[in-house]
Amino acid sequence: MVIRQRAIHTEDKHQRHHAILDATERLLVRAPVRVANMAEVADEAGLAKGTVYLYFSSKDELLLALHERHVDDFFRALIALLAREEAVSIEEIMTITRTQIVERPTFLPLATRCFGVLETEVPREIALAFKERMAQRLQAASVGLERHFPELAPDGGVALLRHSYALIVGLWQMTASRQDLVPGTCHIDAIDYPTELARALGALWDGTIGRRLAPVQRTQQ
Amino acid sequence: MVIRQRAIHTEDKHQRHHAILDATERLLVRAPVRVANMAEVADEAGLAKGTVYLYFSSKDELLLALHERHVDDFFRALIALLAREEAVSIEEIMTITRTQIVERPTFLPLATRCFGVLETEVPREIALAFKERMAQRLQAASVGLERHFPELAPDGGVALLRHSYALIVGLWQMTASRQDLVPGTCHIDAIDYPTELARALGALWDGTIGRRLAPVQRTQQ
Amino acid sequence: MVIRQRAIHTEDKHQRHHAILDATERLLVRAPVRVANMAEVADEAGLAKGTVYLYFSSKDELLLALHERHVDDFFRALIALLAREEAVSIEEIMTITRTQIVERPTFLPLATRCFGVLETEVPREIALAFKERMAQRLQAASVGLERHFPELAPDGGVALLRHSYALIVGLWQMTASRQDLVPGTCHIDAIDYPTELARALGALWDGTIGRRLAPVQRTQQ
Amino acid sequence: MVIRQRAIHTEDKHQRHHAILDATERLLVRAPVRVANMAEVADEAGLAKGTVYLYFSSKDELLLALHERHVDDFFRALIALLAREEAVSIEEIMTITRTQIVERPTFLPLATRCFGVLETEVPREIALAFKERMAQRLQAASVGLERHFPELAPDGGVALLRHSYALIVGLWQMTASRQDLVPGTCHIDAIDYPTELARALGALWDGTIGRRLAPVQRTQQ
DNA sequence: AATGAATGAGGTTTCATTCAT
DNA sequence: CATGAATGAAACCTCATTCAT
Repeated sequence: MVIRQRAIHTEDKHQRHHAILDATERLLVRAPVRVANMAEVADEAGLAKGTVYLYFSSKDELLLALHERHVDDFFRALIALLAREEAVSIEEIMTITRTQIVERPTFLPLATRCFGVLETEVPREIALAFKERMAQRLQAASVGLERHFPELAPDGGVALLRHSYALIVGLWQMTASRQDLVPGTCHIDAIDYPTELARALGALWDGTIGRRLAPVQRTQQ
Repeated sequence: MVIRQRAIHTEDKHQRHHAILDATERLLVRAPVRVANMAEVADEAGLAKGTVYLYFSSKDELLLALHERHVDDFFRALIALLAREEAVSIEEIMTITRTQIVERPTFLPLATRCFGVLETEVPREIALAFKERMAQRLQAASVGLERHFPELAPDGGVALLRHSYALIVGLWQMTASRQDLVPGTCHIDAIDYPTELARALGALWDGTIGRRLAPVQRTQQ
Repeated sequence: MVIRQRAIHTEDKHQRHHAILDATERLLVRAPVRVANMAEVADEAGLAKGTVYLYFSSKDELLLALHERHVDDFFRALIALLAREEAVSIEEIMTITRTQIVERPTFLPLATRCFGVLETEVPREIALAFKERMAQRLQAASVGLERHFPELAPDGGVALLRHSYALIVGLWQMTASRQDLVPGTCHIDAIDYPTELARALGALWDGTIGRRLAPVQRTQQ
Repeated sequence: MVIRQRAIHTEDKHQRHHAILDATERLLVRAPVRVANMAEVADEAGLAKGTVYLYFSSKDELLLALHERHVDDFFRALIALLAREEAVSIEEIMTITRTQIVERPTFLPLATRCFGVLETEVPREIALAFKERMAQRLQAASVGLERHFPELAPDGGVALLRHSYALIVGLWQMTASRQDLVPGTCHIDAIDYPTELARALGALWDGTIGRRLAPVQRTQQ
């Protein structure tokens, strides 16, 4: 369709790999609920359908790769922060969480979709390799975390990160599209996701390492 | 006589309603990952496909109704417990959680599926009505919770329940099919779901109300 | 697309089954070389694509069913002939062959296509069941054949039928579209299929049971 | 020097032509049922896909060329045998048939595939040229055949060869994968291909030239 | 009310071939 | 000559839903 340079060298290929992920991301931003089909992805990337299959062997693997890129961005930032010599505050960690996960409109919808896919649609070894890489990232972050928060029990860093991530995802799923509450109904859960997440993570970390977070202020989105 | 017949008739309808949900549940127990199609549901219920549509106007509403039945069972038990005069321990609440949610093989897979559906596929008013009923249940349980745990901030009961539920769902999604870890790889997350959930909820409640749970013992399943 | 009566009773279903086969046959007559796709078949039958799949679980099974109908027509005629009390001549058998196989424009192209399909694309049990039915037909015809031609060795009937069928198919494949020979080239094989088949079968039967066929006359098609 | 280089070059071209055919043959030996795709062919030949197209203008022409090489091997051997001064027995011809056709695992699968292709996919002039060369080979073999078997009618050699070939191909198609007969079903056709072919060809030749073959012995493969 | 036959939109994937490099 | 990235037509099949009976 659109004629582009051919990706001949390895580096070009990586670029194209990422270009396809970028296209998928753009589509996801435009409509986070609906997952695009491969024709749309190809079109958005300015490529033919077949070309997408040169880079990702199935739709599910494409989505998983995009999800992994999200995750990787988060862990990269977190690990970099924790590698710092000076003390790291819980608030700084929360900020990364907000920036990389909460405020990226595609992270959580895609994460939710990938849970199901991983267990059923993706070939076993692909799924295992993905999980293995996730475990290694967790481990790496955990090392830094335990250095900055010695109150943590041995292996407590991994557990805390896992629990936090679970809370992030689970709460998002419950809170998604708060905006559509009708007036006159029970507003008990009419709290926006970032605010409630901050409270919940605060409690979790507090209960795990005992250092109090600053009191929550309602975030404005 | 005619009236009695009609009464029976209405009752029959309710019975059939439940019979369809039962059939769906049985199919889900048999294969929790894969969501059955309507032909299978009808077949399992001993009905024709069209008949199912007399009772549920779409597949998504059927699944949502089943999910709500799960949720209702849980809240009924929880609210009953909290209605008790004598003190209620955190452990008792955890037991209900385990019985009604963790150990029911279909609760969490279906919950996961329903999150996505609720926002996109189900008619807005159905979704809102569902959420409204959820909010009322939460509110009802919260009243009891706050009575037994006066340490809770105002409205803290609802928040704690929400956070707990988020943790339950999020952690389950992360931990699903732990069993397929390959030997020789990083076993960092090779912890079973009930055990890890107990730790995570322990920390969350601890951080929220400050009463320590008994130390976690690895649950045997 | 086209609204038709619903096939509610078993008999109606059989009719529809045959109607789909008829549609496929018509398409095949129109273009014996190219095998239609399922959309065309459905269209020709005045049905929706999905409806065709209610009656045949895959394209290959549809084609195989049509082929089997061809085969069945042939064997039915042959077995009926051989069931006759009075003597049956070789010429009568040849006539049935010509009528049911050679002069039906779709028999042999479809037969050729089915050979490949049977071994690779069709589920094993379907393929075996088909072969089993073929074997039974062969056996039934063989009984009659051996009664009329006592010169045949024991089990010679089955063998002769198999060899004849092989010759029919093999020769057709070699001779297909004789018409396109260019002038000026070697015309050595410019003989039409029916004539050459008659010669070949004559020699085969002659060598097997020793009764001479009447000398071949060039058939006009 | 330049000339020599070019000569080598031309020779190289022929070598590459054959190398591609060799690669295709190897793939076919490995999986006779499934026809390889061009990527595999190129890969097996150690070339790029585009390079294969420098030597064969389409996949079908590649397959046809390989088939013609098979056919050529057979005819070369047959014509050499028939060129002998001393008497040639039917058994000797059968031996060549067995060696060149029956026992080469790729001859018949490829022949079957090529029949269909020839009439539809390959450009008319390519198909005609192929047929013309076939006719010439037949003619050449026929001359020798008629010298050794004067009982043959004029032009009977060509016809006999054609009929034999038809029988070989047709019977192979019917007999392919006999091995998968299920126990307990009708075993009427549970005869191996070489044995049955020997019987059938025996009868055909017997009926054509009247000289009996030695009685068939079950061949061991 | 119950049935289940019919619908048809919707999405994934393959692979022969081309052509820019 | 050689490459192999890119193409995009083609075809299959599923299944939630409708509606004639």
